Amino acid sequence: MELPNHAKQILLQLNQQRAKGFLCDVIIVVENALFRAHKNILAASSIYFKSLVLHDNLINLDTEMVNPSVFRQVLDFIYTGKLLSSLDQSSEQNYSALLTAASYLQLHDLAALCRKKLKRSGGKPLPGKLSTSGPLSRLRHNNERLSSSTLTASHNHYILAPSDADQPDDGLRDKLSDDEMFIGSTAGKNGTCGSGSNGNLSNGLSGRETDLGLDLSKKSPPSAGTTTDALSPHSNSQGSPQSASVSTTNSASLDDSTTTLPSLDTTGPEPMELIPTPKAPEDSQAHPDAPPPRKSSRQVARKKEWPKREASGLKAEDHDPPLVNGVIMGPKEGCSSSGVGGDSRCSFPSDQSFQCKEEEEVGQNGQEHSDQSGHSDGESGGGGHHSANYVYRQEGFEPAFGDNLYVCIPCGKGFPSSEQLNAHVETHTEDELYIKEEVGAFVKEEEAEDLSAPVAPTTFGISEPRPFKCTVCSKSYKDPATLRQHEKSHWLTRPFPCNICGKMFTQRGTMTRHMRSHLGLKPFACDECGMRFTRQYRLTEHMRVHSGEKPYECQLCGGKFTQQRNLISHLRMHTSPS
DNA sequence: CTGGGGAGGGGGCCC
DNA sequence: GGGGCCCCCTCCCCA
Repeated sequence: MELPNHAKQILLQLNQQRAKGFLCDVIIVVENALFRAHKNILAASSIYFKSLVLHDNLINLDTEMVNPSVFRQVLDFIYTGKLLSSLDQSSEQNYSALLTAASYLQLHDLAALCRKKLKRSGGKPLPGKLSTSGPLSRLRHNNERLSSSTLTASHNHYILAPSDADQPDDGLRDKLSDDEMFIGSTAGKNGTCGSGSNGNLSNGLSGRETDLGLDLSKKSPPSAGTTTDALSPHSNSQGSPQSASVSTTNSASLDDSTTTLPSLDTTGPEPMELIPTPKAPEDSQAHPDAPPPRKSSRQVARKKEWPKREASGLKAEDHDPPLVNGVIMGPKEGCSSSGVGGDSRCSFPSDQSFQCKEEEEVGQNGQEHSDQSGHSDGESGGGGHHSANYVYRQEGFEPAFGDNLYVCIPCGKGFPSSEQLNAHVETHTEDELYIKEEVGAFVKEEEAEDLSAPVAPTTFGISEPRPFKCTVCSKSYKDPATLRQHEKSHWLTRPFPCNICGKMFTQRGTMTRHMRSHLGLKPFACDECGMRFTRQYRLTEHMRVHSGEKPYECQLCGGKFTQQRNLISHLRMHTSPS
């Protein structure tokens, strides 16, 4: 007995799931586009992918070997066994590019198919580099290049490019479907395949900023419950080709729910709902003792709480983000909140929100898009710029061509990109950037609050020498590095921009953490319920939910709390007159 | 409807 | 650079 169409049906299902991001557990970054896919499928298709997905959930492919348009076809092929070429894609050039990519990715069937096509059309099977150097040597070369960093400038993929000038060339964009959204690139107009290795995206950035080699990955703590932790994710395991720059979440499976871009504005028409997709059903089976779900729209609106969603019996696909063929939508040139035209649209409000038009076919229940607050946390009070000393993107900007959206507060000068702004900011001397105490209006609230904090904190009553004193606020620190770190908080500008939303940070670590929230990377998984967190501390807090531990006790009423913040808010209730 | 509690998320900042 | 903690905002649930 054999069902003749079984394999076909399964593949069809998988492809549909990919299109919706359902159960996707790996992100492939190609230049400026993110693709989501299933590790199993990739591994089954190519030894190369097999080696990559073994330990990694975020894979950066060499942009010299494959561009988003080509990879889209490759992925289609993997999932369908068909080469879906449109008119402009069926050219000889396209097959050459496909062949290059197929060779690089070790998709032998696809490579053979391309060769056949090229032969038929009289084209040379493998023009250029691959025929001479071969993919493997190329891979080795890449490996060397990439050994020092995962998302280095030369393969930086999370770059915001609000203006047209920053976008990849039209040729490439034309090849991309309307639904594929660039995260953007500051590589100027060098977004085409083959230009990615020059590290030329600095575009005026200072050296420090150009090297925003973000390893957004995070190793899951042992509690995340996998066995691969001990392995170095890139220990050249199995001698695998490692040309792809891989940012890994390692053992913490980057399940489908994590590979999302951030929040949405609700104002746009059919904003693309980049909610995390629900966890795989297996998870819920694996955690039968998971706490009862809180059924709520918040699950959708806040793009989290997968266990709840799955437990609620929600058909994940019904609410899955409208990923288009697994491509995670990022901002794209010309994005506007108006969402006109057939393109997926997105905008970059002053905070890290995205807003994208939802693809029609996935629109079904696309309803409740994330509430604005969901991702404007910490800024909601200020219309997007709650901190006066942010170098901010102008409120209500439309990413129209030519606008200088990034404004340097000290001098008021506008710049079309965060990078250019940063380059400019570097020209200010540090002295200029300090906020003098008398400029009270610019002291951000955190600092103001800190005034109540002890100036020279002691540890358990024992004074530690703190010889390094801040000249601005008189806080003192044990070492100069910490002092310098602190002093940055007084600067008018913040040296670390988010390449996706342009938000600025005083500390690289904070920015990196912020970037993880863009990408939905949640490496810390709860053993009990499978819920995932961006931070270890959150997981620790969360675990108290399961343990029932309530270490924070109100001295006034004896009430106990799992989280200190809740005790604090509780105490307010005691103290506030209302 | 409202207030309180629980909990998720983000940013700041110190170590 | 990462970890940990603090603070804030927000949402949801429930009494």
